Amino acid sequence: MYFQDPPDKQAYYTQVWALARQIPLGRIATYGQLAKLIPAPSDIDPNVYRTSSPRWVGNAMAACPDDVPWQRVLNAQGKISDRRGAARQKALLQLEDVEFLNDRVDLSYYQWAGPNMPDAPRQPRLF
DNA sequence: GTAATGACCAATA
DNA sequence: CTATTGGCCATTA
Repeated sequence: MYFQDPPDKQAYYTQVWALARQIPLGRIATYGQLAKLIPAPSDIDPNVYRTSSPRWVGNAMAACPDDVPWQRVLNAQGKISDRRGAARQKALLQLEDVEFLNDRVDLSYYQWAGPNMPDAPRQPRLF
């Protein structure tokens, strides 16, 4: 159930962390979102990149330095990926005023607009 | 040497 | 709503 590692794991992870550091407090990015913001390494098949890069991002977050706001990265469903430490992640987000409904956040409300982009004005939450 | 298992996602059934 | 499937590797025990 895994597909490949980046050719240069260190270089890839560094890019992931650089992006994650830009996620503002109280905003959420998804693994796939960050993956799409990083260009595919030249020696990787685009299809392979598309399917495996979200996991590379997950792996990068598992190994991130202390100054990376790892708690702001969730899965595409707006949920915390199940693992040891999920409860801690939820607690940290709640400290940032991120609200959960049935263990899910409303991505249409909380999702980060992207690097060097103004955050979209917040629409009314759907719940 | 084998075997288990990872912070994913989109499309289906 | 939940479950399954394809994608098909590196690391660790």
